[in-house]
Amino acid sequence: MDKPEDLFKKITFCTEPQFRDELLQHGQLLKFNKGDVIVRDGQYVKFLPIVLKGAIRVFQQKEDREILLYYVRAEETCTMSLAAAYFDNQSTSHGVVTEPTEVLIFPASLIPEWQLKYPSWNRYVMTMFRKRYDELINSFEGIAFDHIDARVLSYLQNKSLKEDSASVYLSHQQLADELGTTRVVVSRILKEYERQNKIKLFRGRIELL
Amino acid sequence: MDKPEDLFKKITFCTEPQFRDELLQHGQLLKFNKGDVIVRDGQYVKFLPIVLKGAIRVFQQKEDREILLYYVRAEETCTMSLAAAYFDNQSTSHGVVTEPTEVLIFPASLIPEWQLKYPSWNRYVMTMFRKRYDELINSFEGIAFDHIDARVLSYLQNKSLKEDSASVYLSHQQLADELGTTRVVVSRILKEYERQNKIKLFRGRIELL
DNA sequence: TCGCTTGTGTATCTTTTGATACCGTTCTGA
DNA sequence: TCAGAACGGTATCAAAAGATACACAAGCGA
Repeated sequence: MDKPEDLFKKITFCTEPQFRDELLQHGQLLKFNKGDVIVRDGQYVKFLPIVLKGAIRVFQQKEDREILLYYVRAEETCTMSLAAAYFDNQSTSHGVVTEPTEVLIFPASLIPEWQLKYPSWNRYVMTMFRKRYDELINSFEGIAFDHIDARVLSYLQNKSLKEDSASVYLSHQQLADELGTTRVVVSRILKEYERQNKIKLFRGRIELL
Repeated sequence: MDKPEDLFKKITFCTEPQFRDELLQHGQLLKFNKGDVIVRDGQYVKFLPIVLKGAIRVFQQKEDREILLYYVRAEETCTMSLAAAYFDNQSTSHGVVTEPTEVLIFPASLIPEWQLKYPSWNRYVMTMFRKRYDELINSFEGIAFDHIDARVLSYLQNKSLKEDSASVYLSHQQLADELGTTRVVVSRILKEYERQNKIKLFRGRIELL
């Protein structure tokens, strides 16, 4: 791996010098393109990824429905993989890259060691577990208490905010998948919001006003 | 604390002798009754509980609704408290005892140390995080894909199975709270199941057939 | 350019669920 | 033993959301 100084601009959580050495020594840099599958349901997880750039969509699939668990973004790891790797279990979810993505992977066998050796790794793991759990509670709340129209709007606002763009590039179908509903419902709601002058609709793009 | 040999019949996960010593040294045994509040939203978590007997109901409260996160049962800990304690954050949930309960508590400040010292503690923490996350995914699935009638029935079947009893002692209101719906809806569904001869209803008790 | 795929708009119908109201029964404590 | 609380049954109404069907437009590859 070249340019370690660059790597540690992207992975800021590991502070111990020895930990950094180990990351450089055992880590391997991989690049993926949109649509690449990183983990599959049923697969054993022998390497744990930390995302440097891009995003991995992690979800479970039951029959024809899917549950979106989270996106793994820069400097984050996949807690499902982490847990599966730690216990040498098969993965119960899928991980699919949604945009050009760089990932640092390292052997799962190091996890238990690092837990004991590096406080910063420890803290990182706790942070990630906490974050994922909170995210899931949030989705849970949304689905339990909010009506879909509100969820559609706040999804769009969130995404627009994160991407720092007034336009969100998604088809109604993709939006429906994210929210666990159907295309027709989404189209209906979006049209209503357009009537209320809250958004403007284009093919494959939604502009927030 | 008296009778350490009894304690380690109940807490089997800690295997290192030194860890056991520390638990005995720093741990404190507390007893609670039904209705006692162990943690409250907004409170700092200075002690982490491990349940020896009984159950703690952990939930979040938003306006008039509540979200049931999980029950902490024998040999389990509360991951919400664990994370809050680790980061010295305020709790974002409530923990209420639902039956006579014994709890071993120890200072939150020990958690980061134990992470580094004891592999068995490490494993325990990972196990708990994993378990809670899976539980939440399950509830999520239920609420997202199953109709309430199915959720009512499977809740009853689960509970009956766990308690190894054909009868479940719950009022319709309690059942509604567990499932995040209203009493009327639960009554309606239960009556229908009774008509189908799947259950039999009594005051404060539901018998599975 | 033609035909196919993808994306979108919309109407109709049905089911599920929640809200509200009212009533009777059972239990419990003063 | 009496009043009030907790529990449970049920009817009526309305809202939310899914299912289905069809039409049309835009994009795309052969």
